[in-house]
Amino acid sequence: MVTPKTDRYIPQEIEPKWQKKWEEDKLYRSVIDESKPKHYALTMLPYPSGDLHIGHWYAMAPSDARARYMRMRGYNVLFPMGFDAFGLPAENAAIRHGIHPFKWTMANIEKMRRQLRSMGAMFDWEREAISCLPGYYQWTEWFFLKFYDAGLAYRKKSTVDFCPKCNTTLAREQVWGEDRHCERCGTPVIKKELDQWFFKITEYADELLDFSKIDWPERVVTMQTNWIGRSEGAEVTFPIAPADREMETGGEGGESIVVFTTRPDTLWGATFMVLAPEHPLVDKLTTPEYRQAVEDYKLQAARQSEIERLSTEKEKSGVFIGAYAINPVNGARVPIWIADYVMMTYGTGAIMGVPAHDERDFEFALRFGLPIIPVIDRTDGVAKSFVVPDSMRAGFADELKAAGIQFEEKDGALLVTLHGSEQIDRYVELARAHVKSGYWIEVVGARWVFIFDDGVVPFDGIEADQEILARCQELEPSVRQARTLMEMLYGVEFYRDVLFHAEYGTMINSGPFTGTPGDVAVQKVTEWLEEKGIGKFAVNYRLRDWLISRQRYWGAPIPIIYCPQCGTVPVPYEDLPVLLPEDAKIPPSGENALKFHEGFLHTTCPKCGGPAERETDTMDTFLCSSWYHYAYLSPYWMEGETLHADSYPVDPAEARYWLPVDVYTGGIEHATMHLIYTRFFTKVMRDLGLVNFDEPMLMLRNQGIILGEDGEKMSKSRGNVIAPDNLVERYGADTVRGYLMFGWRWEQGGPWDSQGIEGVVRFLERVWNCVLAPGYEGPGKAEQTETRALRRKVHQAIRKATQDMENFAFNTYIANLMELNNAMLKVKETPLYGTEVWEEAVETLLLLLAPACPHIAEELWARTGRPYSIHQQAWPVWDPEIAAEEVITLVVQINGKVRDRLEVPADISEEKAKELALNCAGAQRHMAGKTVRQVIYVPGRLVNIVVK
RNA sequence: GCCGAAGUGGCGGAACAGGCAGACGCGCGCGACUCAAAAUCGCGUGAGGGUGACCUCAUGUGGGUUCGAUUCCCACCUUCGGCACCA
Repeated sequence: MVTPKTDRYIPQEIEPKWQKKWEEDKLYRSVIDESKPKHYALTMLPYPSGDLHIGHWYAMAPSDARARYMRMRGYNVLFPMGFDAFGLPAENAAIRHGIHPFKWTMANIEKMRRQLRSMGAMFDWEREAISCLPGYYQWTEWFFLKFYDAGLAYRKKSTVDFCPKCNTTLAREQVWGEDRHCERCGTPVIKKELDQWFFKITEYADELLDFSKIDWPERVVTMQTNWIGRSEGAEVTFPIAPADREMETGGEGGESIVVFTTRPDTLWGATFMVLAPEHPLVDKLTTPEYRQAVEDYKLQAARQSEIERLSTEKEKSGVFIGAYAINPVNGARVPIWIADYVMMTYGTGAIMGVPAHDERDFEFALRFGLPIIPVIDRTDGVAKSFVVPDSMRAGFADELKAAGIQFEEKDGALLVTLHGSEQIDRYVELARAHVKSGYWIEVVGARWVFIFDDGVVPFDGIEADQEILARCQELEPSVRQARTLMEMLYGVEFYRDVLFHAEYGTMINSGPFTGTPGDVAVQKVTEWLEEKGIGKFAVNYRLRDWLISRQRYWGAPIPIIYCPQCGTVPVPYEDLPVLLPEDAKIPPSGENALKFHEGFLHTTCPKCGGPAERETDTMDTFLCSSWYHYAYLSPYWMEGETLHADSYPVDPAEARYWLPVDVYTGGIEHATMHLIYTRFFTKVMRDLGLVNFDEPMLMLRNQGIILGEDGEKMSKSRGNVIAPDNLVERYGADTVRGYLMFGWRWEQGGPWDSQGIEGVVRFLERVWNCVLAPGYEGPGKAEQTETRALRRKVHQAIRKATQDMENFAFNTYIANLMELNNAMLKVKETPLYGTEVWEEAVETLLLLLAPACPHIAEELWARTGRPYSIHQQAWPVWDPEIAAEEVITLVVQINGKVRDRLEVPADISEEKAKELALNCAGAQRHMAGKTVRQVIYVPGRLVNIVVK
């Protein structure tokens, strides 16, 4: 059986040989086959940077192994590959080397194809799709028009993030980190006000929060959920105070400000309003005497987002605009401010300030002397009182002690902490009885009262705030600079932790709602607001519409024409594609070449035929990748044909058979970008009647990142880059694949270890020798127990390999094969060698190895005279009976500690197991002189004897 | 600050569903082969103690539940990732 040439394992010889043969035989061509279940395995497509990175291998090789496993399991598997070929690096290369982006990109693709082929993956290259080719991007444009027709694409002037280095705007998702830098180049972004195209992804916010139809990692689900950031609350309308309306320049009357709040239960505590500086009402409402200050502040705020974005701890700033609004729940006249802590982009761009129960509002109110009125009771019942020296009549402290009230004494003052309303009541009573004339004492926190010698005054609203403050200031000169009671109280260190809280609790000082418990307060108030027509239930999202305009040449053109007569006119479907001019010159400034290309820019209006200009912005490359898994099914579909609104972007037969994607693999870094966009795209496609499912990818698994040997991220500047080409040259693709699967938890990744790979080198060499080198040749016959033991091992290995493949547990999958091989190497030196069972073991080992290391498996398969190709064989099936252990190790524990181990038949009875355990030496030793309390038996595992 | 994940030998990592902690591999040590080395093969390898059979400790730290906890619960520490004035 063994071929005469038991030569060494030389991957450099066998790998190219098989790759060539597989390709000639179209072994991995995936065609529709209704007789088989389909499996669409997809791995994220690379950007053609010109060099395949070890990270690409780490993502793709295990994914390929899994796709191969599914194929052996009998699925008709599609595992395509392509290139995300638009994007900035091509333009940068054009500037640096004077080479056209198209040429640069295609040359890179050529090189990367070669590199990818060296992996020996089962990519179906006939389905390759490159997003920068007209046959591809005509559909990207077509999708834009469909979105536009559906009202999901719109153009709007807005303040957007702009990367000065890439010279283009970015979507919010593409701005990363605390310093808000460009996701691609790391340069901090700046704000710019521009006319930009957006996709209404927010219309799908709620549906995007539903993950019930997909099996995606919890991590991604959480990140997307947080990114979308749904919050429920109410929109409340605050009318502008009548007295101020006369000052409006427009004079239309009935102006009002709508705010969004998650805490309508705190409405009675709204003592001011804040608008975002860019809020459209600001100009209308600002009174003449405040106009200058407002303008100054707006300017400063606009600049600040550029300059001072790093200072996270900066103090609150803002200015009063001179106007007042009416709090609709209690008629209070509240001042309107503008401040940069309110964002125009969230909610309505306006808030009600509830300083007693919102940390930011508290800080703001304290700084600007705005009243802070508690309207939600504390949930912990804690109140505090600071007793100034000499303010109380003698005996007060003793009375407190007698009443069981805790306090500390400090420099003659009493620091009293009260718990619960009963204690507070008692305290107020005592304080009332002891306070001297000319002094007062207050209780704050779970109760808000000021106790004077002539009575107890509750701090329950804006009027009380000023009245009480006036009295205190009369009595005590040192508090005369305080503008509000809360500011005065804040001066007392001891009080600080009870002055503010943001919890849900019983409503207080809230008119008819006073006493409403915290768990129903929000709902009750919201209902009431709706009844009264003051407000309504509302939902807000953190998610913004997707900014898709890029001021770049190298992207799919936005198919829009601006006509002086007809305005914004979409390019007719029939005129697609809008081709990128090949002769465009990329300006060294990095500006968009399309803006300067006369031939592209000037066109005729499709409506009136008059002269018009094209939109010169191109689309975010995330549009290209939002539908690439559809493109693979029939690349460059209908290229050269006339497209229509009702064209179908994919060969319908292919779409019907393959979609949706069954397993998607790739990095987590796309959690809130590509992976949200592509879900959005699919939902829109569904609503347009293009597909009949809700989610593009049913299962998602993320791999981690391979770091340099120094544990740092690989980078050229650090010099810690591991180049797969070198590894393939040295070890062969199978070893690299095997090591990438074996070395780490796939979803976690970690530092590269150039010594670790030697383990896989040795493993494959041992497999080679195990299969090809001669074994035992002496006399003797295989023992039955040995035969059974080997079969058991083989079937257990099948079981483990299958389970691990299902679970993407590639490291243990390889470990399991190593174990099988180790066991076989021992058997090889016995008469069992060469028997039928031995052959079963060899065959199984190769079949199980085939997905991970396709070349060596094919070579050994062929060398042992088995029919081509191993990759068309069925995945082996384990027999549970053969895999079952005959003998188990029964662990004997005394009080949970292992004291002995017994080899017993697997089907031992409970009685027998307990009997053996109780009588074994290890147990006896530790039971001496003690009584057995309990004996616990876990079948097939252990006996635990509890003694005392 | 908020949300999420993870902490196991010198290292990467195993451990079904609460039941033998450390599979598999790297590294290291000893041995075989060799004139020698490499490669290969064999044995050993969590820490401490004992001549030994054995004993004690050990899965970030401290508690808890349990006959029994790497696994479940609570608190804390550390690391990584995401978000960050989101009303």
